[in-house]
Amino acid sequence: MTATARTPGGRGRRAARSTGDDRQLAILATAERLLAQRPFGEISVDDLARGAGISRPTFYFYFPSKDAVLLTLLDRVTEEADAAAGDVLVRLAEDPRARWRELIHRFHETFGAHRAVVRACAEVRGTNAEVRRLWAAVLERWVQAVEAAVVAERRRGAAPDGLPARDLAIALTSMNERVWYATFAADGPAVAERDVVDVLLDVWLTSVYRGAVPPAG
Amino acid sequence: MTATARTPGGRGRRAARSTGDDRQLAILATAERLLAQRPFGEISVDDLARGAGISRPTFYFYFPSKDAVLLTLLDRVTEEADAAAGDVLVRLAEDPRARWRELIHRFHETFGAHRAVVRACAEVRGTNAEVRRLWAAVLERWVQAVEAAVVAERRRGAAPDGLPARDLAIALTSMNERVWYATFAADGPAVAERDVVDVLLDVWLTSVYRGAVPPAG
DNA sequence: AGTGGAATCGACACGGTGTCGAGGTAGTAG
DNA sequence: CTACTACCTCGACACCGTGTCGATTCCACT
Repeated sequence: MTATARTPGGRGRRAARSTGDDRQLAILATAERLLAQRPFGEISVDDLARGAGISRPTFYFYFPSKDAVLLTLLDRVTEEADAAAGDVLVRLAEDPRARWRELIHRFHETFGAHRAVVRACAEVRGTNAEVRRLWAAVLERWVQAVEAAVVAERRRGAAPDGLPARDLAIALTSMNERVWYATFAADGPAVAERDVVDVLLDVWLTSVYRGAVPPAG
Repeated sequence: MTATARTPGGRGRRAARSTGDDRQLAILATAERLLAQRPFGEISVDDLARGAGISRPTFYFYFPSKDAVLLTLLDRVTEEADAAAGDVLVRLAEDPRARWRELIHRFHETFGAHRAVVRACAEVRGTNAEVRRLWAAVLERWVQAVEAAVVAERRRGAAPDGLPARDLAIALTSMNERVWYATFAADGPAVAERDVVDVLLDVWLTSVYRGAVPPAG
């Protein structure tokens, strides 16, 4: 198991040792570079291949399709986001306002740093079931974490009862997703990038604590 | 000007009088029918043409592209939604809670009735600039209406100050869009269709009135 | 009967995807 | 220093969907 199964979900094809890895990486790098310049749909397999210094058929030795490249990129970003979120939510009681803000802020940073990838994923989510599934899984994880945090805040008496915690978590998570997308992709009415964290935070706090100031534990 | 310029944005090509209109309508009907069965990307111009009883080249006599058909469909839906929303927001002071609910409820009904079209638009919004533009314009109109309503509620002392009204309007509108999409298209974590109006309403009310009960004027 | 524009479609060119099979190339074992 | 093997590479091909062109038919109104 020295150099096998390098890619997360087995998205790539390599299971071997040496120079081929460079090419795999080169394809990924080319993809992220081109994605910063033009939409995913306007990038062909040929562009990716040439960018990595190989021919189009050779591309298929490394990835089964153009979409698979994007999927690998998405894997990376979501992993990074999960890591960035860390355990903020279990330390909520320390200082609720600061912790919620930290959570939102960290996601903001991560997605902002990879906006090209996020944008591309939104672009193909409609077309590609694989991307849709992966993205849905990420959201589901986040929703569950938020739901648990809301339940905990209610249990310790910091937040009053109200909507079912899961529904609230879904609504707030969905809001963030859409608002970030509008901001990063400049698609539709958008909040200024500078303000977006605080705007989101305000809606989160008012709807979780219902006007009450969240008390520290 | 008896039968000229029938389509809203000049999406279709017809500018003539008789039988061709049937075909135009047939194409639209075929599109909406097929959209209920499979995603937009899996419907070819040929499918649309055959469904309307014409050949593929003839399709191009009526519409410049597949996307133009969808755009026409979207035009219809947004017109319907605007009509359904009507003047609820200017009558907010009568009974704020009931009026906000009415607004959300009516959009819910309209989009729910045309979920296939909404879904398809989300699918191509990433690819098609025209759809993106039209959808953004619709959102912008809604955002402005909500912003004005929030300002009015604050001015009459019903709602306390807080976030800039426009930012709040954007956040709430975005939330609705994404939550509805998840519910209607079963894409990602979703609120049950039965509950969604009340869940959204709750977040709207708490973040606009900040815990206070909205008083009637 | 004849003219003009509406409506129709066969045939074509194009561009992108994915596959196949025929190579090269580099280590390793005899 | 061969020859085997698994990795790696690409030219050529088949396929599919889009959009266009030019020829043709149909019909209403001279």
